[in-house]
Amino acid sequence: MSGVPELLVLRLLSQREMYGYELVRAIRLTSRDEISLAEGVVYPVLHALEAQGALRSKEKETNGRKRIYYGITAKGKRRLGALHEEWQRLSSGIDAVFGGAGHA
Amino acid sequence: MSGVPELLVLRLLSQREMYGYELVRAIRLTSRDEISLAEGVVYPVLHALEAQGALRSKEKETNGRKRIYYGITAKGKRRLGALHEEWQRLSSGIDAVFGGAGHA
DNA sequence: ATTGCATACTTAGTGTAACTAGGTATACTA
DNA sequence: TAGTATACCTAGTTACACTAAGTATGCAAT
Repeated sequence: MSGVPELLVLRLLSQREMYGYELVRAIRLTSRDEISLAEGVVYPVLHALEAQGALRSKEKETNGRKRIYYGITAKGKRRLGALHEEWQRLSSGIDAVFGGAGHA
Repeated sequence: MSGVPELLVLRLLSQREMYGYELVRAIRLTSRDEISLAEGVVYPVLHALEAQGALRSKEKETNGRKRIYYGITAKGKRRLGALHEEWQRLSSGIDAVFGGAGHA
Protein backbone atom coordinates (compact mmCIF):
# COMPACT_ATOMS: atom_id res chain seq x y z
CA MET A 1 0.00 0.00 0.00
CA SER A 2 2.83 2.36 0.73
CA GLY A 3 6.11 2.59 -1.18
CA VAL A 4 6.91 5.78 0.68
CA PRO A 5 10.68 5.30 1.10
CA GLU A 6 11.03 4.55 -2.59
CA LEU A 7 8.96 7.59 -3.49
CA LEU A 8 11.02 9.94 -1.34
CA VAL A 9 14.33 8.60 -2.56
CA LEU A 10 13.33 8.99 -6.20
CA ARG A 11 11.93 12.44 -5.63
CA LEU A 12 15.00 13.82 -3.93
CA LEU A 13 17.37 12.25 -6.43
CA SER A 14 15.32 13.75 -9.26
CA GLN A 15 16.38 17.14 -7.96
CA ARG A 16 20.06 16.45 -7.50
CA GLU A 17 22.56 13.64 -7.10
CA MET A 18 23.19 12.54 -3.54
CA TYR A 19 24.89 9.80 -1.59
CA GLY A 20 23.10 7.54 0.84
CA TYR A 21 24.04 9.11 4.11
CA GLU A 22 23.19 12.52 2.71
CA LEU A 23 19.81 11.24 1.58
CA VAL A 24 18.98 10.05 5.06
CA ARG A 25 19.43 13.59 6.35
CA ALA A 26 17.72 15.16 3.36
CA ILE A 27 14.60 13.10 3.97
CA ARG A 28 14.43 14.23 7.54
CA LEU A 29 15.14 17.85 6.71
CA THR A 30 12.95 18.38 3.67
CA SER A 31 10.05 16.58 5.36
CA ARG A 32 10.43 19.03 8.25
CA ASP A 33 11.19 16.16 10.64
CA GLU A 34 7.89 14.47 9.89
CA ILE A 35 9.59 11.50 8.28
CA SER A 36 12.82 9.91 9.41
CA LEU A 37 14.14 6.84 7.66
CA ALA A 38 17.04 4.89 9.10
CA GLU A 39 20.08 4.05 7.01
CA GLY A 40 18.97 0.46 7.09
CA VAL A 41 15.88 1.49 5.18
CA VAL A 42 17.47 3.84 2.69
CA TYR A 43 20.43 1.78 1.55
CA PRO A 44 18.45 -1.30 0.54
CA VAL A 45 16.06 0.93 -1.39
CA LEU A 46 19.01 2.48 -3.24
CA HIS A 47 20.42 -0.92 -4.10
CA ALA A 48 17.08 -2.24 -5.30
CA LEU A 49 16.40 0.82 -7.42
CA GLU A 50 19.83 0.62 -8.98
CA ALA A 51 19.34 -3.07 -9.73
CA GLN A 52 16.09 -2.15 -11.48
CA GLY A 53 17.84 0.50 -13.54
CA ALA A 54 15.99 3.39 -11.91
CA LEU A 55 19.22 4.80 -10.48
CA ARG A 56 22.84 4.91 -11.55
CA SER A 57 25.72 5.22 -9.09
CA LYS A 58 29.25 6.51 -9.25
CA GLU A 59 31.90 6.48 -6.59
CA LYS A 60 33.50 9.78 -5.67
CA GLU A 61 36.36 10.65 -3.35
CA THR A 62 35.83 13.74 -1.20
CA ASN A 63 38.65 14.70 1.20
CA GLY A 64 39.78 11.15 1.66
CA ARG A 65 36.24 9.89 2.13
CA LYS A 66 34.54 7.48 -0.26
CA ARG A 67 30.99 8.34 -1.25
CA ILE A 68 28.60 6.66 -3.63
CA TYR A 69 26.48 9.18 -5.47
CA TYR A 70 23.19 8.16 -7.02
CA GLY A 71 21.48 9.81 -9.94
CA ILE A 72 18.07 9.10 -11.40
CA THR A 73 17.66 7.55 -14.86
CA ALA A 74 14.86 7.96 -17.40
CA LYS A 75 13.40 4.74 -16.11
CA GLY A 76 13.59 6.09 -12.59
CA LYS A 77 11.71 9.20 -13.62
CA ARG A 78 8.92 7.12 -15.05
CA ARG A 79 8.83 5.09 -11.87
CA LEU A 80 8.70 8.30 -9.84
CA GLY A 81 5.78 9.55 -11.91
CA ALA A 82 3.84 6.35 -11.38
CA LEU A 83 4.53 6.23 -7.65
CA HIS A 84 3.62 9.85 -7.20
CA GLU A 85 0.36 9.40 -9.02
CA GLU A 86 -0.42 6.37 -6.88
CA TRP A 87 0.32 8.38 -3.78
CA GLN A 88 -1.99 11.16 -4.85
CA ARG A 89 -4.80 8.71 -5.47
CA LEU A 90 -4.37 7.25 -2.04
CA SER A 91 -4.02 10.62 -0.40
CA SER A 92 -7.03 12.20 -2.06
CA GLY A 93 -9.05 9.06 -1.36
CA ILE A 94 -8.32 9.32 2.32
CA ASP A 95 -8.96 13.05 2.30
CA ALA A 96 -12.34 12.34 0.77
CA VAL A 97 -13.20 9.82 3.48
CA PHE A 98 -12.23 12.33 6.14
CA GLY A 99 -12.87 15.74 4.68
CA GLY A 100 -16.20 14.75 3.22
CA ALA A 101 -16.65 18.26 1.79
CA GLY A 102 -13.63 17.77 -0.45
CA HIS A 103 -12.69 19.54 -3.69
CA ALA A 104 -14.63 18.55 -6.85
CA MET B 1 4.34 2.62 7.23
CA SER B 2 0.74 2.41 6.14
CA GLY B 3 -2.15 1.15 8.25
CA VAL B 4 -4.55 2.58 5.71
CA PRO B 5 -7.21 -0.15 5.83
CA GLU B 6 -7.36 0.09 9.59
CA LEU B 7 -7.62 3.87 9.44
CA LEU B 8 -10.49 3.81 6.96
CA VAL B 9 -12.42 1.14 8.82
CA LEU B 10 -12.16 3.03 12.09
CA ARG B 11 -13.08 6.31 10.49
CA LEU B 12 -16.20 5.02 8.80
CA LEU B 13 -17.35 3.12 11.85
CA SER B 14 -16.86 6.24 13.95
CA GLN B 15 -19.64 7.81 11.90
CA ARG B 16 -22.11 4.94 12.05
CA GLU B 17 -22.34 1.22 12.64
CA MET B 18 -21.89 -0.95 9.61
CA TYR B 19 -21.42 -4.58 8.64
CA GLY B 20 -18.42 -5.85 6.74
CA TYR B 21 -19.85 -6.14 3.29
CA GLU B 22 -21.34 -2.68 3.62
CA LEU B 23 -17.98 -1.29 4.71
CA VAL B 24 -16.32 -2.65 1.61
CA ARG B 25 -18.70 -0.62 -0.53
CA ALA B 26 -18.54 2.43 1.72
CA ILE B 27 -14.78 2.59 1.39
CA ARG B 28 -15.01 2.56 -2.37
CA LEU B 29 -17.81 5.09 -2.46
CA THR B 30 -16.66 7.63 0.08
CA SER B 31 -13.14 7.57 -1.35
CA ARG B 32 -14.65 8.38 -4.75
CA ASP B 33 -13.33 5.14 -6.19
CA GLU B 34 -9.76 6.03 -5.35
CA ILE B 35 -9.47 3.22 -2.84
CA SER B 36 -10.97 -0.22 -3.16
CA LEU B 37 -10.32 -2.84 -0.53
CA ALA B 38 -11.33 -6.45 -1.08
CA GLU B 39 -13.40 -8.33 1.46
CA GLY B 40 -10.33 -10.39 2.22
CA VAL B 41 -8.68 -7.22 3.44
CA VAL B 42 -11.57 -5.72 5.38
CA TYR B 43 -12.78 -8.74 7.32
CA PRO B 44 -9.44 -9.60 8.88
CA VAL B 45 -9.06 -5.97 9.92
CA LEU B 46 -12.48 -6.10 11.59
CA HIS B 47 -11.60 -9.28 13.44
CA ALA B 48 -8.27 -7.92 14.59
CA LEU B 49 -9.77 -4.62 15.76
CA GLU B 50 -12.49 -6.41 17.66
CA ALA B 51 -9.93 -8.69 19.30
CA GLN B 52 -8.08 -5.57 20.43
CA GLY B 53 -11.24 -4.08 21.84
CA ALA B 54 -11.38 -1.24 19.34
CA LEU B 55 -14.66 -2.50 17.93
CA ARG B 56 -17.69 -4.30 19.30
CA SER B 57 -19.94 -6.46 17.15
CA LYS B 58 -23.55 -7.56 17.32
CA GLU B 59 -25.38 -9.91 15.07
CA LYS B 60 -28.57 -8.64 13.46
CA GLU B 61 -31.15 -10.37 11.32
CA THR B 62 -32.43 -8.36 8.36
CA ASN B 63 -35.05 -10.01 6.14
CA GLY B 64 -33.75 -13.47 6.83
CA ARG B 65 -30.14 -12.41 6.30
CA LYS B 66 -27.53 -12.52 9.02
CA ARG B 67 -25.35 -9.47 9.35
CA ILE B 68 -22.62 -8.61 11.83
CA TYR B 69 -22.63 -4.95 12.70
CA TYR B 70 -19.54 -3.29 14.10
CA GLY B 71 -19.43 -0.22 16.31
CA ILE B 72 -16.42 1.69 17.54
CA THR B 73 -15.46 1.71 21.23
CA ALA B 74 -13.72 4.40 23.27
CA LYS B 75 -10.51 2.50 22.74
CA GLY B 76 -11.18 2.43 19.03
CA LYS B 77 -11.65 6.19 18.99
CA ARG B 78 -8.30 6.69 20.64
CA ARG B 79 -6.73 4.34 18.12
CA LEU B 80 -8.38 6.29 15.32
CA GLY B 81 -7.02 9.54 16.67
CA ALA B 82 -3.51 8.17 16.83
CA LEU B 83 -3.66 6.64 13.36
CA HIS B 84 -5.08 9.79 11.87
CA GLU B 85 -2.39 11.91 13.41
CA GLU B 86 0.22 9.54 12.11
CA TRP B 87 -1.28 9.75 8.67
CA GLN B 88 -1.23 13.53 8.74
CA ARG B 89 2.41 13.54 9.73
CA LEU B 90 3.27 11.27 6.86
CA SER B 91 1.11 13.13 4.42
CA SER B 92 2.37 16.58 5.29
CA GLY B 93 5.91 15.26 5.30
CA ILE B 94 5.55 14.03 1.76
CA ASP B 95 3.81 17.23 0.73
CA ALA B 96 6.78 19.12 2.08
CA VAL B 97 9.23 17.03 0.11
CA PHE B 98 7.22 17.61 -3.04
CA GLY B 99 5.56 20.96 -2.58
CA GLY B 100 8.64 22.66 -1.25
CA ALA B 101 6.77 25.95 -0.86
CA GLY B 102 4.44 24.39 1.69
CA HIS B 103 2.35 25.96 4.44
CA ALA B 104 4.17 27.25 7.53
C1' DA C 1 -37.05 -26.57 -10.64
C1' DT C 2 -32.49 -24.85 -11.23
C1' DT C 3 -29.26 -21.88 -12.84
C1' DG C 4 -27.10 -17.89 -11.85
C1' DC C 5 -26.17 -13.68 -9.41
C1' DA C 6 -25.85 -10.51 -5.45
C1' DT C 7 -25.30 -10.63 -0.77
C1' DA C 8 -22.59 -11.85 3.38
C1' DC C 9 -18.97 -13.84 5.81
C1' DT C 10 -14.50 -16.57 6.36
C1' DT C 11 -9.57 -17.93 6.24
C1' DA C 12 -5.26 -20.27 4.70
C1' DG C 13 -1.46 -19.00 2.45
C1' DT C 14 1.71 -15.81 0.08
C1' DG C 15 4.55 -12.08 -0.83
C1' DT C 16 7.15 -8.33 0.23
C1' DA C 17 8.19 -3.94 1.99
C1' DA C 18 9.84 -1.78 6.01
C1' DC C 19 12.38 -2.07 9.73
C1' DT C 20 15.79 -3.51 13.64
C1' DA C 21 20.01 -4.43 14.98
C1' DG C 22 24.11 -5.34 14.23
C1' DG C 23 28.50 -4.92 11.67
C1' DT C 24 32.84 -2.52 9.07
C1' DA C 25 35.85 1.38 8.24
C1' DT C 26 37.68 6.14 8.03
C1' DA C 27 38.48 10.90 9.64
C1' DC C 28 38.57 14.35 13.02
C1' DT C 29 38.57 16.15 17.80
C1' DA C 30 39.38 16.18 22.74
C1' DT D 1 43.50 7.09 22.45
C1' DA D 2 39.00 7.47 23.23
C1' DG D 3 35.06 9.15 21.41
C1' DT D 4 32.08 11.01 17.89
C1' DA D 5 30.54 11.93 13.19
C1' DT D 6 30.72 10.23 8.76
C1' DA D 7 29.72 6.56 5.40
C1' DC D 8 28.38 2.22 3.97
C1' DC D 9 26.47 -2.60 4.40
C1' DT D 10 23.20 -6.67 5.28
C1' DA D 11 21.11 -10.74 7.65
C1' DG D 12 17.03 -11.60 9.71
C1' DT D 13 12.49 -10.55 11.48
C1' DT D 14 7.95 -8.77 11.40
C1' DA D 15 3.86 -6.98 10.06
C1' DC D 16 0.69 -6.18 6.65
C1' DA D 17 -1.92 -6.24 2.74
C1' DC D 18 -3.52 -9.06 -0.44
C1' DT D 19 -4.98 -13.23 -3.40
C1' DA D 20 -7.70 -16.85 -3.93
C1' DA D 21 -10.57 -19.90 -2.47
C1' DG D 22 -14.41 -21.50 0.08
C1' DT D 23 -19.34 -21.60 2.57
C1' DA D 24 -24.11 -20.22 2.70
C1' DT D 25 -28.46 -17.65 1.84
C1' DG D 26 -32.07 -15.14 -0.79
C1' DC D 27 -33.94 -13.72 -5.09
C1' DA D 28 -34.78 -13.37 -10.04
C1' DA D 29 -35.03 -15.27 -14.42
C1' DT D 30 -35.83 -19.27 -17.56
